[in-house]
Amino acid sequence: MAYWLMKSEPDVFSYDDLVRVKREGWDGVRNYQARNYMRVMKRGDLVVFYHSNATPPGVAGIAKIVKEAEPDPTQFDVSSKYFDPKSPLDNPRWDWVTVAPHQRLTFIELERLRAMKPLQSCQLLARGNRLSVMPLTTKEFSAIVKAGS
DNA sequence: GCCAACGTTGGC
DNA sequence: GCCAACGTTGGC
Repeated sequence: MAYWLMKSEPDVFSYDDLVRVKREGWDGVRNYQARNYMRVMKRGDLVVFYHSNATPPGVAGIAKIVKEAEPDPTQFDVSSKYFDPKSPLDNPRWDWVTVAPHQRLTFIELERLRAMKPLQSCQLLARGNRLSVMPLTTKEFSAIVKAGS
């Protein structure tokens, strides 16, 4: 099993929202590196659900992958802000995965994540990091779950 | 293929 | 709201 971290702005879609809707296609990823990570995610992989652009930012819970990558329908929806006129219908550029809630955590603020030893080399904490989907090591994942349990 | 301009992300 | 960092775009 693999572990991941995915960012969402809670004003747009929070961990609570995921609990409410039970499962959700992770739409709107428009970055190739993030997309490529989603393409290798497997059903059952666990995902740290991170609240970005929030006050404070931090980890809200754990989600799981319930459906593997498939074309993100919003890329073809002219009324969507994620519409991509350059994505060919016969060769969609962007994918999504479907996630479901797995375990709620006590909110772990970014400040606390920064202080955690096992996370020192995590991409999330790297200067200037903007990637919204990234892999985590088993050690990093366990440390986060432990901190929020 | 280079690179300046531009847009976006995300912490503060 | 500011701004540093970074990805993308487009002219050449």
